[in-house]
Amino acid sequence: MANLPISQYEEKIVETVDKNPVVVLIGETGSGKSTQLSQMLRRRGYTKSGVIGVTQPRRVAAVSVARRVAYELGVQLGEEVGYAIRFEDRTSENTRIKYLTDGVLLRESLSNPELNQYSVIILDEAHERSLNTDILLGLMKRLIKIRSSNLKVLVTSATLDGDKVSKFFSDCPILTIPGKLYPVEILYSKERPSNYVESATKTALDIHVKEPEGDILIFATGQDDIEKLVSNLEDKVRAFEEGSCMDAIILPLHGSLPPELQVRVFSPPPPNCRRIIVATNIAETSLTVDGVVYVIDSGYVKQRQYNPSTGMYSLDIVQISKVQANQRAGRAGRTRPGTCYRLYPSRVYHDEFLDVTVPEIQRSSLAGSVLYLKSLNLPDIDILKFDFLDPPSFESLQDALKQLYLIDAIDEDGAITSIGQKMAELPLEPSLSRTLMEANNYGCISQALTVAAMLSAETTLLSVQSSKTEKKRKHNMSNLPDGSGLGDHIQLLQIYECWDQTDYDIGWCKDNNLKVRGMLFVKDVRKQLAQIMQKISKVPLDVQANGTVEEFHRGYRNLRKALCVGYANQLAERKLHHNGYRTLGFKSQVVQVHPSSVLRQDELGKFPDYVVYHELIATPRPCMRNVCAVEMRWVVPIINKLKTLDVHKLSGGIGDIEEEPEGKLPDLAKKDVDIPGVPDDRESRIQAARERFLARKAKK
DNA sequence: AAGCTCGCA
Repeated sequence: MANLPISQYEEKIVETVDKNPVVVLIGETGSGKSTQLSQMLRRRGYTKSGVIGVTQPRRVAAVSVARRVAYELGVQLGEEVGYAIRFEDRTSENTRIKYLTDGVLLRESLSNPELNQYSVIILDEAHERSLNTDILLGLMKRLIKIRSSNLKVLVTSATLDGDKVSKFFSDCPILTIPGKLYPVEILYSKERPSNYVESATKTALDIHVKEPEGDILIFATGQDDIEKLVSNLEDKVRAFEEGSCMDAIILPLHGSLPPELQVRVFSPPPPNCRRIIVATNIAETSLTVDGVVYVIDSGYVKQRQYNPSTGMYSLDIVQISKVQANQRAGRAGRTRPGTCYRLYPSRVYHDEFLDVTVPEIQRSSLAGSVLYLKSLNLPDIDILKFDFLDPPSFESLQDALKQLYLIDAIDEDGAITSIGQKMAELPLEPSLSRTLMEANNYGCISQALTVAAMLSAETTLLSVQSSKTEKKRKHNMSNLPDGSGLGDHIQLLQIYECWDQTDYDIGWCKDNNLKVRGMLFVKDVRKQLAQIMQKISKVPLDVQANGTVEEFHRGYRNLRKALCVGYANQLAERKLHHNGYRTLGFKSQVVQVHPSSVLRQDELGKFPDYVVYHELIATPRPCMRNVCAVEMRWVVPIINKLKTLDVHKLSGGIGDIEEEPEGKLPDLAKKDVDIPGVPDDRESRIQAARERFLARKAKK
């Protein structure tokens, strides 16, 4: 403890905190800030007037740091020192130092916007700039004005970001605490390689043959590249002559790797053997691999971005920021002096790399965040003028308002509705919380809870297969239900119901190629959502997950109807003569049903006229992922609402500038409905549907 | 016929 670099700064730190409402702390890796700041402020007496809250961007970090601090103070975890993460609150009335994820702190401020129990709030790792951290930064700026007499805020950040954060908080003081890293020599390539996988392979082999012992860590962009690198390296290493150099083991490391394979990187190598770890950015912050002396940095990362005008997500390979590059390099200096091989010239680093990573708030759909801020009902805060460290684009905020309006969370003037107020209580995307509210009226709340919970974990449900093994797809997975042809939401519901009937048997998950952890997570989420819904509705709800054959025969109509209301902004209409769809809520685009979907075509090979989708993804051919068949009569009110949409009014007339000649949302929404020269076949479709209905009735 | 960087309530 005493040998941590931060210890000798204690006097300086507590004095600065005493005198200033906000302090920015630049704490380099290994400075001990996460464990020591809270203890210093406790010694200074800050726990007498309240709790010291320390946020972490990750759950594991919150738990492990809390455990460490409890140990250092010699107290039992959950007593004076505790933590709170989703599904797990290990705090008590005696808790004075509380580690929590930033998401949990946001939830707390929903019920207590002034966060009165806290005397100090430390936003740790703020330089990672998660969506939640950015919202908290904005809220803190307001809070220190309101609670100027009894709240201290500390923000820890990175070297390149400190000035900006300080400026944001009226030029508050910045303290820099050195870290405990060994020096890392940086080597640049002369040029950017045309193929970084090849170049990384060569560099790694070169190090392996020529350099002294020490593990190598390669930063790649994704699973595919990692698998390529691993197999390249294995081939080459095997080809070396016996005894010509030491042995090497090559380990992949990425998020979709099952945990038991991830932990392999924590066991040390056998003697006279070098480890080569090929990782995504998971090894930048989330996982720390000991023994790394050489880092090979591709300079790239995969980043998810949201386009507010199309409503589409894309996963792009982009250049990393300087902060990321330095973070990667630092991974070579944890045990002894190391070297970082950057597969790009220093000119690229200096001239092309951004200082800091584009914050998530500028890359995401903001519907949830805007609803959250509106639900706080802060009299002095107008969401469009909300003071963000890096404000999102106006377009993105307007998109959020439009989405919220279409699902009745805000009214035409942009004010939050009573439905919206309830929706904000649910830890879900607005479309799903709206679905739950509606399902409550239609008597299908139990099923809607299941769907919402399943979608919350969707990407973590299917077990990963290596690209070499035969790929199993959703629809030919032997025993799993197929959504009765109505789409993926219904399939997710049916899968969970099957599992429920096995009494949550873990073996059943394995047999059906479902990740056990994912399914258990779904069960937890479902339980949490059910509790919140119970609280909101005040009438006893039947939330048992028991599927009925009856529902199956009714075609899950109520549930699909509820989904249609919740996903009003994610609606698509089939093109007249083929199975492509065009989106209705956003700029009209042609999109396909994702090939993995279980949505079924009719006898004529046609998909349903209307579907709602969970997500649009910008692959070479834009796709709707997770679709659900809906009926036209449910769609009509949405289309009517789209016609009345007035984004200018929603945003209180702000930004009402005639700057965009075309592409404004209301016009497009209308255009979607009547495209000049294109016959509107809606009426004929209604007629056809009527006829089909009558024909079926006649048969019976 | 397409693709899963990383996190969080």
